[in-house]
Amino acid sequence: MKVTLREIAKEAGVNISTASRALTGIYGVHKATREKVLGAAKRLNYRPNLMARSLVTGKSHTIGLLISDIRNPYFAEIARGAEDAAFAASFDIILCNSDLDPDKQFRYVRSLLEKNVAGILMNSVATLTPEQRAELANSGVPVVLFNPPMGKHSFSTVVADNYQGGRLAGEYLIGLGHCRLAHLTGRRNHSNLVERCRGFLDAVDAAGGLANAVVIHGDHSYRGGYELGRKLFEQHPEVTAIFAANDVLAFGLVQAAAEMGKSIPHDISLVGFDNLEVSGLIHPPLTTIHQPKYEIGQAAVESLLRQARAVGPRVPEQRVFGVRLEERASCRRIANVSQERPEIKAEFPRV
Amino acid sequence: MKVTLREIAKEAGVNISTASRALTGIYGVHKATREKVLGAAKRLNYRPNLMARSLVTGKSHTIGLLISDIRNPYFAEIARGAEDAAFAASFDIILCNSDLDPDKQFRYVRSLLEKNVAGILMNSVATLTPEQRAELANSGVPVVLFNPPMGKHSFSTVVADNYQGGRLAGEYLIGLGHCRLAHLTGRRNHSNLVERCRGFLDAVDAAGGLANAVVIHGDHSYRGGYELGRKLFEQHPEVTAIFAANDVLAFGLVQAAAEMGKSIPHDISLVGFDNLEVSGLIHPPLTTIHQPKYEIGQAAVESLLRQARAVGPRVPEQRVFGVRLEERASCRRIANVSQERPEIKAEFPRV
DNA sequence: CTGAAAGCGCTAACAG
DNA sequence: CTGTTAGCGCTTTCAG
Repeated sequence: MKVTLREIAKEAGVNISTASRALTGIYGVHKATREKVLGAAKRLNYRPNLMARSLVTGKSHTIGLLISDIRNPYFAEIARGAEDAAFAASFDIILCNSDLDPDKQFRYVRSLLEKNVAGILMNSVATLTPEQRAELANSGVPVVLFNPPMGKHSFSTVVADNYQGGRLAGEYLIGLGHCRLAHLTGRRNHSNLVERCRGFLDAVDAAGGLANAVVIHGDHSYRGGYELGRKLFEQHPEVTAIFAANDVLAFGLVQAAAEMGKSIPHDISLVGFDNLEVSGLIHPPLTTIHQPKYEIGQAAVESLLRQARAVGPRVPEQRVFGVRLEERASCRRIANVSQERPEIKAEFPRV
Repeated sequence: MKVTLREIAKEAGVNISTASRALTGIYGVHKATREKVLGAAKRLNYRPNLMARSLVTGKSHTIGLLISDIRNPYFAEIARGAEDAAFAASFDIILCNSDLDPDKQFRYVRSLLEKNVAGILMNSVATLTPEQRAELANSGVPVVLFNPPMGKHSFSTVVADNYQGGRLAGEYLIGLGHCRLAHLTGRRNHSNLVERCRGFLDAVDAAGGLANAVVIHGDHSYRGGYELGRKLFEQHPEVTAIFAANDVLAFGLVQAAAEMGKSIPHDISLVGFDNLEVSGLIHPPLTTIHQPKYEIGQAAVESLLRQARAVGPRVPEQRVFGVRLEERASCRRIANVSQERPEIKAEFPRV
């Protein structure tokens, strides 16, 4: 059933090493010989065994992609970008869904390392213990993160400008005349979200006493958005504008708002983050911070391959992609009745 | 940097084969010896080389997942189900996006075969040439399709009851009083879609002269739905009800309808297929045929593994999952003005 | 340009 | 229960 190189060599009447050279296209084999080998290979329907090749060369031509959940369109976009870049370089992608579960995540890391992957693309390294992180760092394979760990580290990162995105969202909402803001976000160890929060809060601070904001932490998922929404509407009825840490969370929030009779954008203005394809399709079309997800995935494997191919000590790369506010219909300008407030500046920065 | 089994054996003061047995947990090694080996392994931070192991055992513990595009939430769900089942069995998944491009698809198949995967999960085999199909069938690895090829074949398939879904959609729309129906669908070689169409048309036929339907083929994507929608509204203004072959196509249609001033459900009733998570979030919430995507992915790898483990000749499995109509707000009952028509039967089948 | 030979790191008989 | 010995299928020096 499976034909080996040795058989090809025999069939072609040459030595196995010659057959190898002919097939792998290495310089140093006579034209006629090569054709004989190629012919034999075709005739016998030869298919090289990549495991054997990898064993000797030490390169697997495989990349690990370890994310929370591929069902989140955000990750699906990243995965596609990564896969396309990998395909272009003849690398395969092993897909791993961790749900950010510490055990699962580390089990995957080990397994990928044992499979000798060329490198690992990871959502985040925050749930790993310091020892595990060290083990990963010392494993010798390049790691690219979509979520930079706080503090110093030796991993590469490819991210959107989260701080700027948060800031944009805050400034936009305040520019629309909102004073009572809320930010609904995920866990505190999620650095991308932390940055978004920081940017948002800086925007609020920059408005002086004119605006203030409450931030509530929960799960940055559809379900989490729903729960955070219900909580918010109950505990903070005064809020008129919300910045959701990501779009799926915003979707959940939309659901909660509908159930509690809050109209978006009439009662509540809402800004999301990610700009998923469906974000323009929901009701109302969601105003959100756009980040280039596909490009991030792509850039991540490019960075990974660059490092994998590099000789000498590995030098981590940091790359940041710009963001922009995609204005749709989930926000409205409000008259400012509750407080004194200067004119809303028309030239308010939007990009 | 990398420590091998041989070194562990030396460190533990035993033979390499004993070390191997101790580590792989095979029966036949003294407790004390095993602990010595385990200790040495831990101390030296040993990580087995799975490529080497695979080379000798012939099993890679890897499954290929070859789909159109992971960005389609339908496939993301399937992928997640597949990945979870694979993880439970300690298998990894290699993700491949083909865009249904014949070349890409076959390149992937070859590459997966060369990587010695335990089996391949494929969206469809329709774009392969008969020779390629034969090659795949003879490769010796089990293949599970999410899209059964027409005619006889030796592949396993795991699918939803597409015919029944189409039928349900048709009956529902007709039961609501619609007479001028349309079905917007994808390419003719996509068997799932063909079945949906057949079911739908059978429902229309079953209504006798009371209803008729036009079917338009295009691309079964968001963009395709948009284009099909514009075409339909122009060429067939009489249509009051549409069955879209899948939800993302329906989303595109919603977009087209909005642009052309058609209100859903007021002017147009719309039924989709898939029941994506976002389908309930768009405006209006989409009535659609639900199919268990996650379970399909899961069942596919289970079937795959069953076959991979089986001894003797491979026997393909066929599995069909039930569907149901998820009623939301994209359809409305209409008064039947244009034709004579009996009372709508209240007991009309909905499941 | 081609052949011979030595492994990559591991498992699997087969003895002992 | 443990050691010896062959390889899995391929690449890669090193001679010739």
